[in-house]
Amino acid sequence: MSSQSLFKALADPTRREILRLLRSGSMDAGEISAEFTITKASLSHHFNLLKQAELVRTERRGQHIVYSLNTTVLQDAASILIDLINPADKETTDVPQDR
Amino acid sequence: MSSQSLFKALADPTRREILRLLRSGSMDAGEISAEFTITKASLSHHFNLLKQAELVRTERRGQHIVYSLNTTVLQDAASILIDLINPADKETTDVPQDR
DNA sequence: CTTGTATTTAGATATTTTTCTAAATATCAT
DNA sequence: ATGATATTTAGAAAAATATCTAAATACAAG
Repeated sequence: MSSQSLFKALADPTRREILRLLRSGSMDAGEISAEFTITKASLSHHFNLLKQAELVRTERRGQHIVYSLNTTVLQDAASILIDLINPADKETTDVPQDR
Repeated sequence: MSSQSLFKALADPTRREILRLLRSGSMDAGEISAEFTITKASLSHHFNLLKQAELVRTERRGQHIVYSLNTTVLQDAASILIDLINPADKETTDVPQDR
């Protein structure tokens, strides 16, 4: 939601690795934790920040909680960065035309 | 350079605002500081992190130090995010063709 | 070479973040 | 209901970050 929670969430290497793991499909908390050496409690904290930023969605499946990527928000983050590249004083929002 | 210093640099709202200011052109440290309420010393710390991440370039001009955007690195950051969206198991690196 | 202006560096403090262990909650299987 | 598994929450300690004031450096102009 806020770009602050979004960029905060992206700032930690563990969280970026979690996102990378989720590229190839949903994983539950246990499967994700198998890829790290930190405790499940610490990972749960990272999950919370990723959820706050809406970078991941969760779904309970029995005793497991399944995490999946929210690619829309990743796209939003990329757009914010691209917007930083363009000069602030552009006159129109038109699509540029070849001449 | 490292994606760690890059995302760390982008995580702070003051630093993102500095980048936003630089969209419309180079500014020296004093001009930038006029846009904030924090001290110049604190801003200098932020400049250091932006430089480490190579998000900005500097050039001394007399007693002034001029900061400008390095859009290449912003583009790199956007690319890293876009890459997180694509499935990890894609078979080729070919440009997709319309059929 | 001294004075003034711009900026950075050093060192200290306050806040935030990451991580841990222990305990709590939720679900499943018996 | 009881016991086992999966995950989260609470609370504390350690590490990292942002900010400040004061001092240092770099340059420009007399």
